[in-house]
Amino acid sequence: MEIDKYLDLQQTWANEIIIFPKNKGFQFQPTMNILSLDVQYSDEMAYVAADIQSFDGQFIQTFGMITHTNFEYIPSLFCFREAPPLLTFIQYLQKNKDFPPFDVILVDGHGIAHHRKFGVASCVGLLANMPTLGCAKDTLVKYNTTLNIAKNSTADIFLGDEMVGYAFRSQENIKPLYVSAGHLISQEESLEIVKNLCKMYRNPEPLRRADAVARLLQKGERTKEYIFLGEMECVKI
DNA sequence: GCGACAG
DNA sequence: ATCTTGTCGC
Repeated sequence: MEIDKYLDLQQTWANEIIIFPKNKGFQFQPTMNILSLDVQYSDEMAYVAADIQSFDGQFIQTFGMITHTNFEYIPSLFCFREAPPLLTFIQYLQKNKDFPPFDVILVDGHGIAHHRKFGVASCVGLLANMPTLGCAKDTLVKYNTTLNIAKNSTADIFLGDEMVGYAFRSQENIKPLYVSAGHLISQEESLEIVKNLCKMYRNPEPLRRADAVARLLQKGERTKEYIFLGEMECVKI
């Protein structure tokens, strides 16, 4: 695989990412909807789940779809593996007016908290032209700022002089989440969104639902927890 | 040169 | 992410 070609492409696309200052760009309103995405893999098959809820906490629906991936997992080039299945699903939902509309997308992975400031959430935002944010369970960029044990503590993560995201302790004394803006949103708004979506568990509620549905899909269990949309041809990047 | 490295 | 045994807790 021509790694250099993808490193270049990532660098080019990273320059097109727009991160807004505080109180600019996407701002959620209670009635707006958030789309949250997760994927499970079996070999080249990708089992994708998409959850839609409003910001005032109203659950709308979780959907499931099957497609494939053809890019191996390489740390820091993860977006080329995961973004195509996600974009396939996003484009399908956008094209079909029968599906609920959504205003912002939450991705399981990083936004710009990435060595070339181009994680999967930024990739999805740029190619779908939508506001996105990333929420990951491990960090890619090292940080040495202190993170308190208390619930809702945060620590800024820097790449050189630039603040690229947060370590965020969603529950007392548990491993933090890593939150960063993806595209067309501010860091502060991204953190606020994740904060609002975390309830009793480490992960945000809609990502927990998406994760559960992706696992059901993978096992071939067609339950009432989600609406199955069938198998789709994966878009190419 | 070597290790570390989202999902 | 996936593979994988036993173990602990609700």
